[in-house]
Amino acid sequence: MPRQSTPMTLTLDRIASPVGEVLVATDAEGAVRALDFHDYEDRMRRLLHRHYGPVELVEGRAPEAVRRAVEAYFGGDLTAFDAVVVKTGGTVFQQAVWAALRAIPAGETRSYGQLAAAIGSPRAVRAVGLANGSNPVGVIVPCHRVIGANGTLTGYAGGLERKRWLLAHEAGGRLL
Amino acid sequence: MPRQSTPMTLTLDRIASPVGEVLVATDAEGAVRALDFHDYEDRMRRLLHRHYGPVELVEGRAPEAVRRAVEAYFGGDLTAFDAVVVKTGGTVFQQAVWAALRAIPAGETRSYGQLAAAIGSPRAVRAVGLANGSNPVGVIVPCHRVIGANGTLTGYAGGLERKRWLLAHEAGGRLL
DNA sequence: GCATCCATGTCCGAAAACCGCGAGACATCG
DNA sequence: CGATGTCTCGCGGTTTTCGGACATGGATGC
Repeated sequence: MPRQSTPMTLTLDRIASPVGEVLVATDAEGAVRALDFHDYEDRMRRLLHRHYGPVELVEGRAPEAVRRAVEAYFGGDLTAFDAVVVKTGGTVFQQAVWAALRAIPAGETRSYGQLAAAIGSPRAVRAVGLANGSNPVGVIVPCHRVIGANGTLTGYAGGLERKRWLLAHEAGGRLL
Repeated sequence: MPRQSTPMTLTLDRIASPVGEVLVATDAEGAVRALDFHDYEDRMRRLLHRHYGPVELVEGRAPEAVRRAVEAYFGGDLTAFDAVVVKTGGTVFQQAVWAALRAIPAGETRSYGQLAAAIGSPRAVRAVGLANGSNPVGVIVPCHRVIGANGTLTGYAGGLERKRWLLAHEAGGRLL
C-alpha cells in the first residue's frame, strides 16, 4: 500500500500481435513495468496502482529495443525477451515467483507445485497461483508456462485461449 | 506498509538537554528522520519501522549543524530549527499535519481544531490528534504547540511535563 | 464550571475471505 | 481392473474488511 504522494509516470505503447493488441508500459529508464492485452487495460492499471500508488500513463512509443523484442517474439524468435529488462514492485514472495518464472525456457512448462518448490516454499502452491495471477508483466514474465500438475491449463489472466496459443506458439508445432 | 526488502540505515545520536537526553536519527543526507526523548526509544523505533520497514540504527554523531541546532534551541535560540531539514514518511494526511505544525512559530500555540481547519479538513480534529501523536520528529516538528481548544495541554508523547516545559521555554517567561 | 454524551476522520492490527493448486477418496464406466 | 471424473479439504500468501482507539470539540444537563 504505497503512501507516496508523488505520482509516477510511465509511457504506454500499443503493439499489434496475432492474439490482439498488446499494451506495454515502460518507465523513464526504458524498463518494462507492465505488459498486458488491450482488453485487460483496466486490470493493468489496477496492478500498477497497487504496486506504485498513483500512476500516470502517457501514450507514446516504447524504446525501440522493446518494440522489436515484442514483434520478434510473436514472429517466432522465442528468445527475443531474454535481454529485455523488466522491473516490478510487489512483495518479496511475488518477486521470487516472478523471477522463477523467467527461468523457465520457452517451450517448457512447469506445474504450480514445481514452481513453489523452486522458490523454497513447496507447499505454497495456491499462493504461487495467486502471485502468478497478479503478474503485471505478461508474456515477458511467462506466467503462461505454468500449468496444473495434471496438464490442465487451469487459468490465465489474458484468457485461456491466449494461454493455449502462446504455449502452442512456443512449442513450435510439437504436441500441445 | 512498506514492502521493500532492503533495510534502511540511520545514524543515532544522543544529545543532552534540560529535559533529558534526546535521541536523533539522521539519514545519509543528514536529514532528521526521528527525534525523541531517551525514555521513549522503543516508540521511536516503532514509528521508524512503521514508516520505513526494517531500519538499522547505528550509534554515531549526527551532522554538526543538527547537533548545534538542538543545543541552540534548548539554550534559548528558538529559531534554531528553522534551517534543519527533516524528512518523514507517513500518509498524505499525516504529512499535511506535520507540515502545518512547522508553520506554527515558537511562542504561539494552536488548537487541534485550528490545525484541522488549516489543512482543509475542519472536522478531522481527532485525526489531527492521532497524527500529532505519531509524529516521529519531536520538538523540531513542534507537536507540543498544539493544545486543546480550552487551553488544556491534553497530551504529549514525551510526557505532559516536557510539553509544559517546552511551552514555557518558548514563551520566554511570558504566562503559561 | 463540570460531568456526560455523541459525531467525527484517520489509522492500525486482527481476522476472514480469496484463490490460476494438488492430493486423496470415491463413483462411474468401459 | 484401470482410466477418468467429481468432490473435499488443507495449504500459504495477499487483500479486504471491520472494529477500536484516539493528544477533540461541541451540545447538553446539572
